[in-house]
Amino acid sequence: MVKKKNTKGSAKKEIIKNSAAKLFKEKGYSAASMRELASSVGVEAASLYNHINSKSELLHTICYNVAERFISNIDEVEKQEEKAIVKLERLLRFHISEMLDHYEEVYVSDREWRQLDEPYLDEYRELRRDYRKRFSAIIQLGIDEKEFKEIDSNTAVMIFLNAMGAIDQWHRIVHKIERLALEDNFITLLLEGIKK
Amino acid sequence: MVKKKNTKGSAKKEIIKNSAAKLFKEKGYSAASMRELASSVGVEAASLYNHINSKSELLHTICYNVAERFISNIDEVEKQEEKAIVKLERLLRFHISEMLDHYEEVYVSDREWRQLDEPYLDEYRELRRDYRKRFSAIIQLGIDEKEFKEIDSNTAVMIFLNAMGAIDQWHRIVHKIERLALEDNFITLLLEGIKK
DNA sequence: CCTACCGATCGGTAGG
DNA sequence: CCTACCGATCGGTAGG
Repeated sequence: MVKKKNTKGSAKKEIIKNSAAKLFKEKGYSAASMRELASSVGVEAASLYNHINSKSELLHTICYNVAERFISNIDEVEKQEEKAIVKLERLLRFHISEMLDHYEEVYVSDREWRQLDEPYLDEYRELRRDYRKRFSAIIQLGIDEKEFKEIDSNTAVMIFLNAMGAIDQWHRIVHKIERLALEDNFITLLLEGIKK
Repeated sequence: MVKKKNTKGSAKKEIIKNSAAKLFKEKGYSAASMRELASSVGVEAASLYNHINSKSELLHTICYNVAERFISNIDEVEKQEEKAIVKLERLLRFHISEMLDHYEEVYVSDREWRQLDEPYLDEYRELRRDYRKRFSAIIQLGIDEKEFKEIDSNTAVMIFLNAMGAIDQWHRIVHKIERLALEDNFITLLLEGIKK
C-alpha cells in the first residue's frame, strides 16, 4: 500500500518535471504559469503542489540535474591520459548526445538558469564558470602541445559551447538528417577549425 | 518650442529603449518589470507611458531594428559577385561587429523574440527562417563549387549563428583581448573548419 | 485531487 | 512627471 503510493507519487512528479521542461523551453520560465503547467499535466494548479514544493524548485531540479551530468563527464575526461584532441572530441560528443537525449532539459538549463533564486543563482554561475575553465584548460593544453592553432582558448570554449545550441533546429525540422550524420557535421566543422 | 519638445522627447525615448535592452538582457523580457525599467531610467512607472505605448512595443522595436540591419546586409552580400567563402566571411564579420556595437539589442532580439505578441511573433519567425535559408544557400553554393566540405548546409548555418552568441563573454570579461583579435579568432575557427 | 481564495505584483490609465 | 488606482494574473495555501 505504502509502496504503491510512493511509486505513483514519483511517477507523477516525473511527468510534471518533464512537462515543465517542455513548457519552460517554449515560453521561458518567467512567462510560463503554473496554471498552464497544470493544464498540460491534466490537473488543477493547486494539485501540482501535492507533488512539488514550488515553481522555482522545478527550475532548480532541471538545472542541477544537467550540471551534474556535465561535471561528472568532464571529471572522467580529465582523468584519461589522452591527447587534447581526443579529450576535446569527447567533450563535444558528450554535449551533442546530451542535447539529443535530454533536449528540453539541457536547453532550459542553458537559457533559463538566470531565473534561479539566490543562493543557487550565484552557485550555478560558479558551476558554469568552473566548467568553462576546465574546458579551456584542455584547449590550452592542445595549443601548448602544438596540436591546435594559436587561438584564444577562452574564446574557443565559448564558440564551442554556443555552437551546441544549433542542435535546437534538428529537433524542429523533425530529423531531416540522421543522428550520426549530424554529430559528424559538428565534429568536422568544429574540430577541423582548431586543428593545426 | 515644438522642435525643442520633440528633440527632448525622442532623446528620452532613446534612453528608455536602451535601458530596456539592458534590462531585458539581464533578467529576460518577462521577468523584467516596467517598475524596474522606470527606476533604472529615474522616473515613476506611469511616466514611461508619456514616451512609449507599451512594454511589448519596446521588445518589438528592439527585435525589428536588429532584423532590419541583418536583412539589409544579406541583401548586399547576395548582390556581390564573389566566391562563397568571401560572402560567408562578410556575413560572419557583419554579425560579429553587430554583436560588438549593439550588444544588448542583438542579444535580446535573439533570445527574447519568442515573447513577441501575434501577429508579430509569426512574422518574426518567418523573417528568421528566411534569413537562415538565404545564409544556407550561400553555403550550399560553396559546397557545389567545391570550395567547402560536403557538410549539411542547414546544420552549418545553425552552428555559425549560434557560435556568434559567444561574444557574450567578451563583454563580461571586459575586453581581455582586442576586438580585432577576437574577430580573427572567430573567423579562423569557423572558416577553417568549413574550407576544403 | 478539487473549490475557494489569499496577498503580491503586474501592465497600464486617469487626472492633474 | 507624479499620485492614486484599476482589473488581471501570478504563485501558493487552507480545508476537505
